[in-house]
Amino acid sequence: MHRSIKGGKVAQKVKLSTIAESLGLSTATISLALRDSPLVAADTREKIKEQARTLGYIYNRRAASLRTSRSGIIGVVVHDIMNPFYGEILKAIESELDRSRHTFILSNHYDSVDKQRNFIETLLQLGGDGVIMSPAIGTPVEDIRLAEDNGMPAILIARQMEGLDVPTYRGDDSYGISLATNHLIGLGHRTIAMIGGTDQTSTGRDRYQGYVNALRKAGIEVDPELRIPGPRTKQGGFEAAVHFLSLPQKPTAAVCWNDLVAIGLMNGIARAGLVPGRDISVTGYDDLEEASIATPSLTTVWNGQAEVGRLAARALLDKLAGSHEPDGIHLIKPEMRIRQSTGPIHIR
Amino acid sequence: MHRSIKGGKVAQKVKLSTIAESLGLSTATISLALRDSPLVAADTREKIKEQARTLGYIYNRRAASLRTSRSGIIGVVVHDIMNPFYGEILKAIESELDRSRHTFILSNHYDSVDKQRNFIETLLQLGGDGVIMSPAIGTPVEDIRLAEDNGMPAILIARQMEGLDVPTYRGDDSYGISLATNHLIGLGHRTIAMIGGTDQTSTGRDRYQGYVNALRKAGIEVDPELRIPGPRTKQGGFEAAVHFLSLPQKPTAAVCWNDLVAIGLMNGIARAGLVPGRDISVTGYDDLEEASIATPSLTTVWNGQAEVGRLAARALLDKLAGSHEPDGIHLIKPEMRIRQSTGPIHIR
DNA sequence: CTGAAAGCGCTTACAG
DNA sequence: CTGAAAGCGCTTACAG
Repeated sequence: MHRSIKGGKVAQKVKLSTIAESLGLSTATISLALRDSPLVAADTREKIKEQARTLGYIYNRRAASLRTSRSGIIGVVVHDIMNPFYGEILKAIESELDRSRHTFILSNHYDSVDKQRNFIETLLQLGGDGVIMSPAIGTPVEDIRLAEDNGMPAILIARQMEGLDVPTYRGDDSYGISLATNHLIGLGHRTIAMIGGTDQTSTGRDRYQGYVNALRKAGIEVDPELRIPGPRTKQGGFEAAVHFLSLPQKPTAAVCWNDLVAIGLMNGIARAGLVPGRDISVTGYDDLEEASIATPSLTTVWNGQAEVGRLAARALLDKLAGSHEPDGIHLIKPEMRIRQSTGPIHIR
Repeated sequence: MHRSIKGGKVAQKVKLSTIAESLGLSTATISLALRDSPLVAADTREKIKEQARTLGYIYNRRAASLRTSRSGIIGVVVHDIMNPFYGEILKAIESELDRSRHTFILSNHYDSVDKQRNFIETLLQLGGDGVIMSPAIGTPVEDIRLAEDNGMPAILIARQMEGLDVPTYRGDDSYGISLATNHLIGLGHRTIAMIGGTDQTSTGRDRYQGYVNALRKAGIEVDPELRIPGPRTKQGGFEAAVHFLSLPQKPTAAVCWNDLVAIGLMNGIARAGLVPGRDISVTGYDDLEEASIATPSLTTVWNGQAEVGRLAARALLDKLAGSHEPDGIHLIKPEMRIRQSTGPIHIR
């Protein structure tokens, strides 16, 4: 096809046969040479590559992929790539896939099962080799099966799903949140609120359970009123401050769903004239890059985002290479990071 | 091809001919029916769609695209998708492309020209229909031409390039930063530092110019020592606080490169025991969602990220639809957002 | 070491 | 309203 380009230039589509004709060779030889096959003599290969470069040849992956049924495309779908928690996971996936020359296609599902299914279907249409996903709330098992049954293996991150033996990489949420809760108990806090998260995800249930377990173990009664579910963002944490500060139980500390909620909550607390870290102790979760530069710097739980991303990408690549990765859940062990946002109990 | 799937199930590849044979029709009819062609009788069409569903047919876009030379793929490449400034642009692009059933492929270039060229080449190999990009520092004109000459139109966002008449959408940086600078001058500030940014981008040069112009207009001498170039992130702003606070000129205010730098700087100032918004006035740039919940809430300049994204996506879609979009630079007019991080001059 | 030919799964004139 | 046939640009046995 000829296309007239602005400026009067005409781009002529260069394909294997263009190179073949210009060199008096067959397309088979060109194809092999460009992919560094040892079947082609070294000097022929060099001549071919040189010619491809001068002609401005562009490899047509659609045509190749139609033939080989491999596309080199890997899909990644998470709740929201703008959330730095996922951002840090994605960065790790990106650097792992980069060195294997895969192209990765990213999408947000915003916890819409429809949007997620749509993405899976698009990926299948493009011949995607595999998909890494943090499943949307309410994802039916069939949606994952759709991918797997069509030869596109799936790896789960951050959230798990029941009734499915797909490799899953995530932090040990129950254990992690108990670290934060125990840290506060150790500082003398007894009235500890839990801010954010939802029972609709495995992560949400696990974290609440970890909080409850830690309190019980310390002999502290669990007061459901001290739980403020919902917030998952800075904005959410900021808005929850009003509710938190008006609780009649007067909590002296807050275990937050994640760092974003914690930072938002601290901003809200400061706006009300109290000093986070002194008047109210606050813990985060994830240890985002931002946690250490917040004011006050945030005591939080390292959740291994980079590990999750790296391992998930590795697992997928291994699977595509034919090795049989163990299915099931792989837990990353969280670690406590103690900073300035928590301190000894301080009666208001 | 038959693939044996875990669990003993065997997935049979369903294609147009599978449906055609099962219904005693030709593939041409199936193809037309699935794309809602009026050439196919309504009841035949319904029967075909029904059958496609029950057989679990998956449309092979690679094959279709090979034939039509349209892929429905649009590439987007920016410095860093984890930066909320780009995140807000991407969100707008996403929602604009979504409703036109395009797939978009995202990538970071981290200001590496090589990584960016790599992405453009991959996109060409996949038959991308177009690309929206915020060009990496040092992008040669040929890299954009490579895309255009191969029939893949490019739209630039946030940064512009010389010697190229490609549609470009960005904020009016020089004007915007002068708004912030004038605001501080109006509050009585005379020693105003500028923190962050780089002369290597058009944006960086424009913003510095806007700052210089505003000072000159007010008859204030421009002191190059008051410029601390470099920082573009929260971390960067946080670290710059030390340098800023030790300037012998003792600036009473800081015009920051963006909201991230401003928030980081405020954290650093607070860490040093000073109160941002009272002891030191700080302005941001972009008006990220976060600006209004920072402590103190951030005085900043609305930079129209959502507008930039929406317009760029629209321009590309229009171009793909054949309409001739005007090339050249389209400036979004910034607006001042006054909050709590700035106030009357306060002598330290 | 190189070439001729089939085929991946679609769409699109063209016939009827 | 439906079908037969060519062709998009590759790769892969198979021959030589």
